[in-house]
Amino acid sequence: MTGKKRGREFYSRDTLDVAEQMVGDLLVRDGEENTVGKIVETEAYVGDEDPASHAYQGKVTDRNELMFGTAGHAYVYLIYGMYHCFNVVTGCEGEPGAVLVRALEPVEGIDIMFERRGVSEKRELTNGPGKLCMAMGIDDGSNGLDMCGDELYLVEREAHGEVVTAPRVNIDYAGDAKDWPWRFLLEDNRYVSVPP
DNA sequence: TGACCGATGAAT
DNA sequence: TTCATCGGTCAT
Repeated sequence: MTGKKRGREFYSRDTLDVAEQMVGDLLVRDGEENTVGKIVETEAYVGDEDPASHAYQGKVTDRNELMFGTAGHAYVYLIYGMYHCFNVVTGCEGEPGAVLVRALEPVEGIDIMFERRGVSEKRELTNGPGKLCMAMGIDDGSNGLDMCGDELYLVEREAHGEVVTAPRVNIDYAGDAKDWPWRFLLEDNRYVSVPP
């Protein structure tokens, strides 16, 4: 894989900045079955004042404690009892935060992704948070992985299209926060989950 | 112990 | 477009 791997210092910054700059990066899963996708959509979950965040009001639980830990680790949680969502822990030390990866553009290991997803459309492989976890083989076993390691990491991309912002998806329960433009997408990319 | 959460895929 | 599916999470 060419390009520069994102290090701890990249993640240990303001969550909104990290979320925006992650768009266009490559998400790499190395191992027996290598898969790579370009990140085309992220959402920021910022600190203890974001009603949509698991870390809202600073409450620490068994599930969300990773968000309070060292930046640069994977945070994977189960949703609906059947799908997974993949996040990266971000933020300065002492500030909980995470960036949810909502959609990828398949780059490598596409045959493996088709096997795991059982669909025929390439666009259907990774255009949603649960879908991309299936395609990349991300599940509970990936929770807590250090993204500064060799198993799962981001690679910076030099050139890509315009990044645009939009309100986050499916957080109607979060009051005013549902309108905050904390979602970042590659403009006009066909692999985003829900076009803005 | 039980209310709650919201992605996906199939059906309409 | 609607609708069924499910179990972990968390405050009780």
